[in-house]
Amino acid sequence: MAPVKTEPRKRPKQSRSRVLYDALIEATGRLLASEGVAAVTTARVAELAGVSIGSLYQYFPSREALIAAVIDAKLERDMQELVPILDGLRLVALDQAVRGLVEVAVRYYRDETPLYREMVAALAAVDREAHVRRLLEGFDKVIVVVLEPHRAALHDGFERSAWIMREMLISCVRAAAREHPETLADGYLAARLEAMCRGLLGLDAA
Amino acid sequence: MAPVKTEPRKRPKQSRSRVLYDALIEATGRLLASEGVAAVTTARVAELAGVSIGSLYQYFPSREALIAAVIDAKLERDMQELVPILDGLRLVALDQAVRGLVEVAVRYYRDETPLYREMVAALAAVDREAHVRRLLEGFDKVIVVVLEPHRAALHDGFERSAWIMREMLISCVRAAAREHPETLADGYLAARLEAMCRGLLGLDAA
Amino acid sequence: MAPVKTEPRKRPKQSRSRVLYDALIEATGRLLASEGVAAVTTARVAELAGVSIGSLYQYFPSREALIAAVIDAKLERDMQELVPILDGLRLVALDQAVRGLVEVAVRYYRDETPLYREMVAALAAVDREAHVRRLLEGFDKVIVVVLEPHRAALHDGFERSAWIMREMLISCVRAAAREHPETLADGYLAARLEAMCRGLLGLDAA
Amino acid sequence: MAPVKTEPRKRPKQSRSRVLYDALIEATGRLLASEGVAAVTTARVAELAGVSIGSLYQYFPSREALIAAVIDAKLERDMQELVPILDGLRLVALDQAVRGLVEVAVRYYRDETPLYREMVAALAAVDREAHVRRLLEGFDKVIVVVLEPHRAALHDGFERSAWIMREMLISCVRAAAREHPETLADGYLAARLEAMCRGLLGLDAA
DNA sequence: CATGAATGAGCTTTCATTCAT
DNA sequence: TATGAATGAAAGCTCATTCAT
Repeated sequence: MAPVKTEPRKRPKQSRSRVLYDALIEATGRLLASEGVAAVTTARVAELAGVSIGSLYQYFPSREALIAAVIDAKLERDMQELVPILDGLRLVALDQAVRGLVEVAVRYYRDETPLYREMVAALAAVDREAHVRRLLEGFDKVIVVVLEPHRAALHDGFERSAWIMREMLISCVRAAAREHPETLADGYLAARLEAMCRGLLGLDAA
Repeated sequence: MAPVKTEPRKRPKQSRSRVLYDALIEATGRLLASEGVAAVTTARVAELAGVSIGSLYQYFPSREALIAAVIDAKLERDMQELVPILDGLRLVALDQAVRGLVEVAVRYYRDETPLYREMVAALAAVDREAHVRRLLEGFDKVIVVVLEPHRAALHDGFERSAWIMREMLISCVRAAAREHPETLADGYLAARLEAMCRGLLGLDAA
Repeated sequence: MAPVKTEPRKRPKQSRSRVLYDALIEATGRLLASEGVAAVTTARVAELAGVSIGSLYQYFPSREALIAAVIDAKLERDMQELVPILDGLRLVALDQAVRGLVEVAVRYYRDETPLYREMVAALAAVDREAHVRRLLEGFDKVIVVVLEPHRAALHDGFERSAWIMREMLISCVRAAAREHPETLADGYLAARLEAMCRGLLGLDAA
Repeated sequence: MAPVKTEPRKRPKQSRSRVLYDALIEATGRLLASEGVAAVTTARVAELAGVSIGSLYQYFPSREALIAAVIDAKLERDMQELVPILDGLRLVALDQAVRGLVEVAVRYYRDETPLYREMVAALAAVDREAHVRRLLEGFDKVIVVVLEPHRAALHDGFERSAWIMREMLISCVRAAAREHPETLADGYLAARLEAMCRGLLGLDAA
């Protein structure tokens, strides 16, 4: 993987520029979600954003930077939304905490599947794997923090299972959105995920 | 994504043709696994296979068809390997059956990660989603078949959970290979996966 | 080569404008000498000069005009330096006059090679050949003027040889700077050039 | 100057390919001579050669390689023509040898000026300086070889002057072609060049 | 006047695909 | 049938130039 410049050229804070910048990110995200990484060409992005290619390159030094920016923006926004919700779960009982984690996963990933899938696909083309890994580990830490208060009730070293829980939740919700969307709405998926979490953590069936 | 012909032109069963055909598929697979979808150019495939581009196009109507064929071949081979193993699990006790399913997943996906990842990335470019879905449903059916004999011990409609189990197993093993490879070897992952399966199926902790 | 406007928009003689104008010319010259014609982009020139592109275009109607102005400025400055020196040579003996011309050439072109080379390269892109020709003819005239007092000792029509002398001196000094720089310092080149001049003028070996 | 691939991709020895290859080189040379380095764009070269860009890149890995190939081809051809002529000069008297060198220079460079000028300009863009330097040193050696038989009549270390002679001859003939073409035909230039050579070598006026 | 964001023509290069040999 | 030379659409990116602020 050749080293490609992925740092945005400027972080415009003012009016008109900001609009342009956002339009480019949004256009890229739209293309990414609807037609996949391959469809993200500089020309199409610029066109969809109603911007000239020249302007695109004023803000992003490369196609890769554009994609990277979309991913970063998305993940940042996600974290901002998720963190407070997850923080709230630290105060509740264990059963509720587990159910809460499952619910967040279901509610949250339900609609974002296409963009997320393409983002993951894009990660190979962009040099963002490390970055995303760090973010996933962020999720893991959140899980640990939520379960921490109940350490006594959990098997030793339950922290080692956090990544499994994260991966299981995310991938199952994605698969559900793809293959069995009805289970997202009717509670079936949530119930099964909860049961799996309990199993993972060594808790009795609810 | 424009509709692209993905059907091989011929399925040569004989002699020299068959050798060429196989060489092309193998070359494509190698490139896919080692350098990613983008590296799969018709020229490189042909060269690596020791075949002229002209000949390549005699067997595959497009680059897409080539990739599709690799995926198909891989999945077909997988099924041929897996089916007998899974069939054997129909004869054992429930606990053993669950453990067996987990072990198969761990053992099987452990080493295939790079090719699988690229195959998934390639799916976007190729119109193979439906096809793959069918194959995944094949996995699901196998799971059902393995658990069928123990229907009495399982909750009603346990069949509805098969896809969850399949998705969980595959994605967690992949994630392990990527992020925590040591857990593949030391049995930790297998133990946790088994616990999750039991949770999913509503069984007591082992 | 399309006809490009190369005339500066204004020749500001006053205050702040003059500073900007000069800064632009100097920046261009620096880039030209250090990184070659291709590196002379309007953006880099403006940046190096600490001026906005907009302002650059206030003074120069095109990139070409900028380069042309550098060449003109350089040649003009050269002439201003050289003329008095050469004028002084009118008063000395023939042998000394010839040696003086050689010394001027050696001393003068020794250090300017990179800028000169790039200027020559730039001439193709700019429509300055005629202009430069006029300047070279200026050199020729100076040579004639220096030798004039010794007309009696020189062959008839020695004026016809002036351009040859100028060309020989300049190109040999340039080549020396490029290929054999040590001969510039140790006097070897000067001695040989002098001998060639004497040969050219029909004088005996010194 | 970034390192650019300049090696031709294939050296086609057969019929059709060879035609293409030559057409590309010739087209490049034409553009180089008539409109300068900047005019040598892959698109124009391909068009002028009546070839698709794709084919161009089948033979040359980059624009630079194309230019490099032109330079190499030109110089190679020159050497093939010149070497036998210069070799013949080894057998004649000193006076004749000097005159012969001058005549070769005059005759030879008379018509090639535009291409040569652009080639020199192109050298900056292509990483061929070293290569050309070697060729120029080839000229120098030829001069030494021609004068060698008369070593007794020449000042010690006349070899050190070879590059001066070469540079002087080439540049003066070029300047003549540019500025005073009539002197190429009427013998005036040749006479002056000969006188300069004699001066350089420390010989009496002829 | 000064600024620099915006423009878009145009450049180099790649690669899937065709088709004459 | 097999070959691989030839094709050209399309991609990423630069940079001279304009013009609203």
